Amino acid sequence: MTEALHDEDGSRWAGQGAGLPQKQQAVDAPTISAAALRLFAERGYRATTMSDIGAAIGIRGPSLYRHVTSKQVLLGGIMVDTMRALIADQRAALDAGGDVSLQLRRIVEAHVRYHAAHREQAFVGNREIENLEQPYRDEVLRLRRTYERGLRTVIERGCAEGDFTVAEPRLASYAILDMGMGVSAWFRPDGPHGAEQIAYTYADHAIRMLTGRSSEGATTADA
Amino acid sequence: MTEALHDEDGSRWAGQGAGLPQKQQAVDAPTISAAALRLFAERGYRATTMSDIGAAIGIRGPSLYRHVTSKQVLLGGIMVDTMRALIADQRAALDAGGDVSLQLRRIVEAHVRYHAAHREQAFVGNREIENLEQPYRDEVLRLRRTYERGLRTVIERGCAEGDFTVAEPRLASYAILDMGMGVSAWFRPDGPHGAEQIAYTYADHAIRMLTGRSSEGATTADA
DNA sequence: CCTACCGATCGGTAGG
DNA sequence: CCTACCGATCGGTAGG
Repeated sequence: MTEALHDEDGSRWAGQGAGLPQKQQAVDAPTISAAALRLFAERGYRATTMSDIGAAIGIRGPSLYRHVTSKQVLLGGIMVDTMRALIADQRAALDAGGDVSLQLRRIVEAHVRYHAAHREQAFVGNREIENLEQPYRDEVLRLRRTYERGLRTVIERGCAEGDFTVAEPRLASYAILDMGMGVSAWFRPDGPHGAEQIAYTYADHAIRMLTGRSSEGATTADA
Repeated sequence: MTEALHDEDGSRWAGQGAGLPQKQQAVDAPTISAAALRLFAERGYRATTMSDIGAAIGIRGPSLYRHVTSKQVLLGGIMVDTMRALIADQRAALDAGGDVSLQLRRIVEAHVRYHAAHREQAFVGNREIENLEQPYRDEVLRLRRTYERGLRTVIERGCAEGDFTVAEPRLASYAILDMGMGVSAWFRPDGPHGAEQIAYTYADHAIRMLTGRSSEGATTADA
């Protein structure tokens, strides 16, 4: 316990002190990132200290720097990984084939499923953009544009083929993406609705939004 | 310039120093709150310092305490005012009468219009909840529940009267509120779409979502 | 409304 | 992986 040990890069340190680790788990970069994600989601990036992250895995704040470069790199990794996962899921939905209506359903289901099943990633990814520094920030914004374009392209194709009837595909894509992103803010694993049910229902919402008869009710626009 | 003056509560101070005010505007609580709102929206609550807010209106950070109690009270006031304005707009939409479909359209238009026309308020209101302390936090959460219930009640009435056909009114209300809230994140006054156009289009989206024939396309749910 | 300053916090480094 | 600590930041107060 107090004997000198070799750490990963061969230097020596004097021991582990008397503090009891909170949880006996492997301390590596993915473990740290997972703890950081949970804390960033719960209390926000700026309100989370390196000491908090360390405590969550049973070590002191400074010891984290053995495994990770900085707090900012932790955030950047989380956000870039999140966008890559979303894009991969979207691509898989597109590659599954089917007509444009089925493709749209699969894209929306994948989108909503991710925001429910990985609500912390999605929530942090949506809220902490202004705390993200370069080069992560531009990279994440670029990936977000790619992701939006994927959905919009399907909507536009559906309009061209006569299946969809929206005047502004971009506004429709924003509406669909935003309603799905909202799921990450209120979804609870132990809540009354399961992720699959929500994904299915939201895909219904999207299909209806894109296929309804145009200007349905009376108009207003007075106030 | 260097002569002693009386300030608002009768005490004396020695002068204004040599700093040039950035803008010659009245310094009062509403002016400070407006500057704080702009900065909170741009860089976030925690990233905004009292010195930043002061500089935006040409005074030093400590001088703000002549007019406001604390940074937290600034945030609380902004967020409570925002929710009250949203609820007032929703109530006005309901009081305008009409059938359930028209009421729904008015509610959604008011919701989206606010999130475009007052995008900074709405954006801050949605992002800084975890930075809000008591009693503001509970008050804002209470107002949000009231607001959601207002929309959901109309959806439920529409279902009872046969105009709407959603299985889960709560999920539909979340979807509609979240897509409108998203507007506050991407709307730009000089962008290609005006606030009124977006409000009208989103009300169309909502009406379609609520009135489409049920389960339209093929189903998926494999992945 | 200002300057000076207190007290607390925090990311990251030194050195073992 | 630890303790000790640096340097910087920041909300708020003192006192004029």
